[in-house]
Amino acid sequence: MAHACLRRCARPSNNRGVTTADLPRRIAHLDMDAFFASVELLRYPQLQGLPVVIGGRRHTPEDEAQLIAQWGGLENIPLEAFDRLGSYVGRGVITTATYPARKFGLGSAMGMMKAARLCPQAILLPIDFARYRSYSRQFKAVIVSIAPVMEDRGVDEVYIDFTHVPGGQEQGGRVLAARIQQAIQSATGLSCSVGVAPNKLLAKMASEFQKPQGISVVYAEDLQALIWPLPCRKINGIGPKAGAKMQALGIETIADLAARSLPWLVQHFGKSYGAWLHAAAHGQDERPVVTESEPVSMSRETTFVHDLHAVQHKAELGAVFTRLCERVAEDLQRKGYAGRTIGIKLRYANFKSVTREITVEQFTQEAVTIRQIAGQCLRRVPLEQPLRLLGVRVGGLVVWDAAQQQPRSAEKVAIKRHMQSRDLLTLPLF
DNA sequence: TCTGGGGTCCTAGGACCC
DNA sequence: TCTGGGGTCCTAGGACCC
Repeated sequence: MAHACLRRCARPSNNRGVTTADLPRRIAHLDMDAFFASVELLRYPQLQGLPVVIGGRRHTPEDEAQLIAQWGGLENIPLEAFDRLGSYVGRGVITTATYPARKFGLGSAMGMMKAARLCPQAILLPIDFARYRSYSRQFKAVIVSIAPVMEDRGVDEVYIDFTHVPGGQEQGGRVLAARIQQAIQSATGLSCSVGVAPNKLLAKMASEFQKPQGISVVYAEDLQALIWPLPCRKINGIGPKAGAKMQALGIETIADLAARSLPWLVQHFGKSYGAWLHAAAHGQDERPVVTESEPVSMSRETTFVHDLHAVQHKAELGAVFTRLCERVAEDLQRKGYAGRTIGIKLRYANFKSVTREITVEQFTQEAVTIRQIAGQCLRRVPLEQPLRLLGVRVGGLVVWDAAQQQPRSAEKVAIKRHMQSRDLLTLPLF
């Protein structure tokens, strides 16, 4: 049954037969609840129910070994022994806050110094990306084993196409959502929230309706009652700038946005963004759930503990720069990519950023080459002001065959064709 | 309230070609 | 010599997301 259904779906969309392929589209958005902090709570059960934030510098394995030796296990560390947000000095932002911490107004991306003023007693834990990535792989494996069409949206979020999954239509997707939620809970001990709707746009909003551990189901008919009253900023794709502009134009809610005509929106927000806003406000979104994609660029960047000056701190800056190039090269090699657009980013003490990039003929994944071209970029940028951040980026990526020193077949063909057409065209010049 | 690190996509102008 | 329209690539900046 399911097989027959999939085959019918594979037909071109203009072939509209009366088949099971006409099932209503049900798309889920699943969002882990306070992901990083929740992973840490599995290790420190004594922090359950307390305000906890993740941020600051990483523990070294030696630090952790010492803690375990001192207390006979992480779970035995007494509350008095934990770092408190109020005693934190330095820069940076909070990555995640537990729900008790959110009651104090703390949240992701908030500056640590501000958070420390709001809730000095909050416990501060260092970040451990490797651990979160491992949990991320686990919960995604659970999802794929139940519903195979999943789109990765980062470490703690996915979209899932429920449409053709057995049971995916029951109660609009609520039954399947609950099953996935429970499977993740029993496999990892972590909770998540799910929204199910006719498309990604609405599913994303729905997953936020009841956090934590919520399931929210939205149908097309619910648009006016459930979506329109929300502030525009709840739409994924309307950020701080567009939100402020809307406010200045007297648009507060999604209903306000939906009340504006398409030409009006295009006039104020441009052809592409205006048209998208119009569709979004009416709950329209045809984007498919994309299960695979290739990276476009890879980068590494770092914010210095103290601002650095190009002249006074030349040696230090040079060492950091080289290290960033090496790290990008490691990433490229480990993942099997090479690129030919090398760029740098730097941010001055006043937070203004500039970028420079150079596209070269040869693809590379070598630190020395990257360092050399990135160095040329750096020379084209003013360096009078002190710097707070330096970054290195490699773009224009292809899947790289390290043994053959060339892109793998599909890319190779495309590039060859391109080069040939160029050669032929330039031939008469010689 | 002084703002991390990793990404994607869009815009816009200029170069260069047909 | 001037005019034009379309297409692709490159570069810089910026908005946005997790």
